[in-house]
Amino acid sequence: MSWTDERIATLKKMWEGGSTASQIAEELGGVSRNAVIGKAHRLGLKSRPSPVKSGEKKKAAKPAPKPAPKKAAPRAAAKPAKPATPAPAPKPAATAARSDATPSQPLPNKTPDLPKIVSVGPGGFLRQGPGDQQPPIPPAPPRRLVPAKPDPSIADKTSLLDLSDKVCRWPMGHPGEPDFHFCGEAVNPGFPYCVEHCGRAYQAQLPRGARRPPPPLPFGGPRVR
DNA sequence: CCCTGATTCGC
DNA sequence: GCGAATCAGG
Repeated sequence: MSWTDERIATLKKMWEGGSTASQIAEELGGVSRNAVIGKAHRLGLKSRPSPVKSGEKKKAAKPAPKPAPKKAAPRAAAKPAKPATPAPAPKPAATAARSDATPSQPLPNKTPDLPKIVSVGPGGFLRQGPGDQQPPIPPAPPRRLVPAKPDPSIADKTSLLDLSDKVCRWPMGHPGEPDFHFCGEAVNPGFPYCVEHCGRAYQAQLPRGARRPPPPLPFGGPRVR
């Protein structure tokens, strides 16, 4: 499989939408989770809640838990340790002059008073409480003035590129399928979905023991149609 | 164990 | 550029 434009677009959308690499890989098909992650990094999109992000240690040393190479070529030949740690000089001075737009930490908490009522919704996005409607949408919604729908069969559907903060983002079908599109209805104000799909997405969290039906998940969940 | 993303490096 | 292998944290 090759990374076509559409596959990359899907990858981006889902990645930014909070889908896990596994889900993305599953939807794309023909690629592994690692492939998705690798591609995502090569595309420049990285970061996101990653379990592993501790201090700087990465792979300074590879012990010998793998003396028997399964494949012909062993992975790492030898990685010289890098003990040299040039301690950077501390910079307490507040440099107000900043002409560049640093993409890191663009979201200061604007509501320090309210206890955060957030939970993880389908696809992994953060679900907010009704009172807290700060749209966690750092990237500007894609604006495309010139319609460029290659496939007439989805001409009236909401495609991956038609998503905005005004239309329901609930996926219909699966990416890659010819008729894959998004709901596209007007959103329930403050939510990424229309009223109907909010009903699907936002379900009260029942106590641990009393939860049965797996909630419908866009992207990777059981097929909803 | 399962999952996650990050990273490396042979190809 | 790609992705398996590997690492590392939850």
